[in-house]
Amino acid sequence: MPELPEVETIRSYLDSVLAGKAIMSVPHLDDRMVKRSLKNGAEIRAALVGQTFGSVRRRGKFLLLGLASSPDALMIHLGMSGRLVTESLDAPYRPHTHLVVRYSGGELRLSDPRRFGRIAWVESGGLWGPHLGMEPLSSAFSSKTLGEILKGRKVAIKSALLNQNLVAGLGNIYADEALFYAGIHPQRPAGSLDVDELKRLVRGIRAVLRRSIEHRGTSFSDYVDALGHPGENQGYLKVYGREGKACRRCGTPIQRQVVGGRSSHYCPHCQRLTETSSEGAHHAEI
DNA sequence: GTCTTTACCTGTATGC
DNA sequence: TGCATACAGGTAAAGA
Repeated sequence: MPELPEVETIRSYLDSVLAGKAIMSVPHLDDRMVKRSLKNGAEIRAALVGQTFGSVRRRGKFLLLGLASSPDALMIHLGMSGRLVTESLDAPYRPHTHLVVRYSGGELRLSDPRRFGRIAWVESGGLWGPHLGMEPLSSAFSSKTLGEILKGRKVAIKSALLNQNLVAGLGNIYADEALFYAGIHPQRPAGSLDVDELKRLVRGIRAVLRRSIEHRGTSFSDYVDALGHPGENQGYLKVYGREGKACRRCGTPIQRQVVGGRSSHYCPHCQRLTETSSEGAHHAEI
């Protein structure tokens, strides 16, 4: 499931490979993947051919493939099961391949069985995609700014962290991991976090994202990087996908609970729903 | 505006 | 073995 670390891993590689490459042709583009776009499929193909790739950027989980001589860009979102890889011209297509961009030296290919991903043509840098929240790895992201974002909100903190309009890039895996790091129960009302909790949460979000980027992302089923290799962060997860297994901190079995329609994994001992003012507080009854 | 629910979509796992 | 059903979840639209 591509979240910020996975998308960043792909971005980093594509930026090093694609920048400066001439776009020869677009052999395939499935119109069903073009959603909320300034150009339709045929127009995107026409606009790309003859251009040269510029830098590859990321905003939240959105990838932005820039062009050397145009402010416009090709935006790609990988959804749940999207794979964006570079391959040699003679490599066989994977099933569910929806986009092929042939450049000098290879092909950029997007495959996405579930088709939750998205391709769109966007104009000039800032005004693309939905209105996205703060970048959690930016210097502007702090306990103060996060507190302002969450102030007054009654929704569960887990749901707030998944809301891309508030913070951009967290998905189910890293929201759970960050809340565990911070010792915060996923169902705590978002606006109820105190200063210490906000500080721990900001540290947690940064820590789990950076660690995963170092490990080239988390691969459970679908995700691979732009070279087609799985990531290695799955072995470092503390709660996600560990229902029933012992908490790595205290040994209590990890629980799974649906919060805001999404499964949430947490340690009922380390992440209590009742108010606790600091880490390692004494036991509290629920 | 905030929050919840539902739709989209298909591979995989589970149950009968 | 085969079929039906449930489940996974990122985004966005609809509903409350």
